Amino acid sequence: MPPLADRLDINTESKWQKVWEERQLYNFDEKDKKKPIYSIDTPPPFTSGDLHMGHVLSYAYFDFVARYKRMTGFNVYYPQGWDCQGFPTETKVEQKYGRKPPEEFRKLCVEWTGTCIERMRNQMQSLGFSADWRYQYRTMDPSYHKLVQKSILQMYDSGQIYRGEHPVFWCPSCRSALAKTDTEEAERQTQLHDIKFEIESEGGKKQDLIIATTRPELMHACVAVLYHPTDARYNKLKAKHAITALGSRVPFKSDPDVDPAFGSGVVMVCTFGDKQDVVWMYRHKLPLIKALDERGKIINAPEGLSINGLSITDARAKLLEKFKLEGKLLSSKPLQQVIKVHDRCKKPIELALSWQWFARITQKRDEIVKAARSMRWLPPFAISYLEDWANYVEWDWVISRQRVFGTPLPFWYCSKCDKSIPADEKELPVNPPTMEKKCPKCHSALTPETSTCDCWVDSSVSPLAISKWGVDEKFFKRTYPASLRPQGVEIVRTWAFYTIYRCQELTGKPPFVELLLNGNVLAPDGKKMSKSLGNIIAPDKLLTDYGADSIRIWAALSGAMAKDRPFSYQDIQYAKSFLHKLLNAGKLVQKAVEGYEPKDNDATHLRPIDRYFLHRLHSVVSEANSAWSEYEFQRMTKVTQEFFWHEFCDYYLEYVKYRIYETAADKQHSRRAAQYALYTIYSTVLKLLAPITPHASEELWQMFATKENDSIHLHSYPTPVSRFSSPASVIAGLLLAGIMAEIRQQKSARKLPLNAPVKGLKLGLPAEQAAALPHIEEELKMAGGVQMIECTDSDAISIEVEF
RNA sequence: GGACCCGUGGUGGAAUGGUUAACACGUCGCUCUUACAAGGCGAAGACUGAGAGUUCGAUUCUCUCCGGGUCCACCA
Repeated sequence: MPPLADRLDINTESKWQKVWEERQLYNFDEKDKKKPIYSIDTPPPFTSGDLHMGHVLSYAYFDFVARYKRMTGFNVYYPQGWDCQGFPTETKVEQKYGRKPPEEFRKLCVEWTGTCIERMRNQMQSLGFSADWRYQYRTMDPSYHKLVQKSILQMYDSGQIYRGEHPVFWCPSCRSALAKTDTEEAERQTQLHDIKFEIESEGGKKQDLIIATTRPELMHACVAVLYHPTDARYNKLKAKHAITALGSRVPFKSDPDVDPAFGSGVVMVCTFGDKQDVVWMYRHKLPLIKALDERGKIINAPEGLSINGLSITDARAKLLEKFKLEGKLLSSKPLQQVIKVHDRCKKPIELALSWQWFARITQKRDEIVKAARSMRWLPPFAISYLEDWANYVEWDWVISRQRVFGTPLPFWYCSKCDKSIPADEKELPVNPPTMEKKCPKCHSALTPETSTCDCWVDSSVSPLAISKWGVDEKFFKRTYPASLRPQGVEIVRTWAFYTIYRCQELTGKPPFVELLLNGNVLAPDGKKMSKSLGNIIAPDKLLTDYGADSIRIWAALSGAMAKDRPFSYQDIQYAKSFLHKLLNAGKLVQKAVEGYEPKDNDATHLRPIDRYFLHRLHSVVSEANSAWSEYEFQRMTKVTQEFFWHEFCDYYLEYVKYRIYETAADKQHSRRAAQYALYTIYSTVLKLLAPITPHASEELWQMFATKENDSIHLHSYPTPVSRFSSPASVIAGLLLAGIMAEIRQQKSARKLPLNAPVKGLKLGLPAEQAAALPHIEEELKMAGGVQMIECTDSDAISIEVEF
């Protein structure tokens, strides 16, 4: 029997990680046709180079599931991918190497991402995650591009993807279209200016009209002035037109969306100052004036103003100066305003009309919700994030981005025929800007699409990527839909939403059976972890201080699903102490079972107290299994820990010690029975915990290993065994615990040492307990140090201790 | 403005339509007994945010309010 590790730390853990990898312990068995397949559509993390605690929590969750499922007879398919292409990488690579031609730049991004993946993969392995790395995918690989492009072509053919000119969120700083989910809000101080317009009543009579605006620089794009229909100040005027401060004549109309309490109750509609302007433009069929170019510079202003080409702020200053001179600027007041900014560069976003590629999600909202409802959501309320989003989403999904490091959109454009030309499926993957193509109709040279896909276009086909959709039909049938989709609750409306939409659309089937949602990990102070607050907890530091299994126990105990939870050093400290206890108890058990192999015959000599603890084990195993079926890691871990520490260690080990050291020939039956129980209980606890604490369980399992290269992870998960349960042994077990507790309490009250002998024990017992007393007398004497026992009949249990 | 989640001892957090509301950390005593002082034993500490209702009985169900959080919409 190999000696146990002195401590269960990161060294023991990495030892086992290497062994597991060498033995390819977690491989999915493609050839196995008997075991049911359990496939996990794991989240591909963005390749930032570092895992954060949110990853750790989420990935621990499904690693628990993967390990549990393997032990319960499933052929677990657990691939891991990487979401590579994204704006932050471009930013970092540009910072490091400067601007480069697209193809060279792309290569640098791939290289950079490769090193990031290396680091993150090492972190995952240090945490004991049991992915099958043979199936790793990277969204930047040609094979992945091929998949994404194939999916786009198919959706283009079915009319789900189209090119169109629509108002989109536009980042002038990054010069790219954005989806709503790429935006966030920022508060800022701005000025609200009252500017003098005029209204023109019937017959050409003019009077002053005051308009409040924060964006005077867009005034040349003003196409209407609106007021609320019930606003008495304006609805009686019967005016048809307004004259802007720049002198243009625009319609003067009523609209229910105008807030009569804001400013002067009238609003100028500029195409486009904000989203409301877009709504109004379509509603009132207003003309469109493009006021800004793609860099956010003013265009289309009257020459006389000479603001064309100026930045927004410069143009604003210039115009205000002009209005002031003309007496049209009546006042300027500070205004606290919330504006949309790009979540990557934090610069303000504009709305712009632009040619982009779209996916028709607005048509499909009901189908998406229906597909989502066909899955099991854990916890159930999490589906409401998706339903809310589906019911309110107003615009189609902009899937094109004006970036370099992304999946190229497989299209060309013929300006003569005015048509988009898709790539031929046979030539995928394609990068249009590097290819010359002629129009199949008119044979003129085609313009390549230079935009790339939004990163969610890549990640929303992860279930298809892992199931080899379009590549290996048999494999696809076996692994799609994924049994489990684990993910963070904050990306339900992006990753889950787009994945359900796209996969349903492409395959006609919903992509998952169950979804398991996790919340965010907050800093110990309950706030969001952020660099600026300096409250970030790094997994690497926790690994060296506490080890992977402690982190995993922390994750398992980390509260309810889909709820944010502060990180707790108390919890992880408890986890570490628990592992220490597990090891130390293991040392005693090892001594006890040295050279012992369990035989059924030994079970016939079990003492009632042994039976009681085997019965308790049975209950714990039952509850653990039921908790697993609901993914209640906390309940599963808790019930096992409580039993192990506060029943098995605190009581049972004390009860049986004397039997372990027994040498008398006539007591060997009793000794072997104790060995049998110790062996059974301890090894079962290790197995119960194996999915949570794979390293500790493996290390300690070695005392039971009977063959070379045995691993606890190749064994079956414990199932309840009730044959040792009997009412009499339960009464005996509870009675003994009650008496022992009373003795300890009395010793403590009298400040006696715990090993002080008990001269006499006077018990008053009801019939049931009195009948059980002979079963536990031996334990009372040997483990409790009781010298004399007296028992009288009584209705209730009474215990008197004499020292 | 709308939706959802939540409010339990000093702290973090379980659980339940019904006997003294887990557990951990922390605190206070005692204790190095040959698996473990990163341990053992004992103790103190919660009228489960406020109010009302349903009920024989609510911390658990309903409503209102207060407080915290998340998401969505809008902000001329």
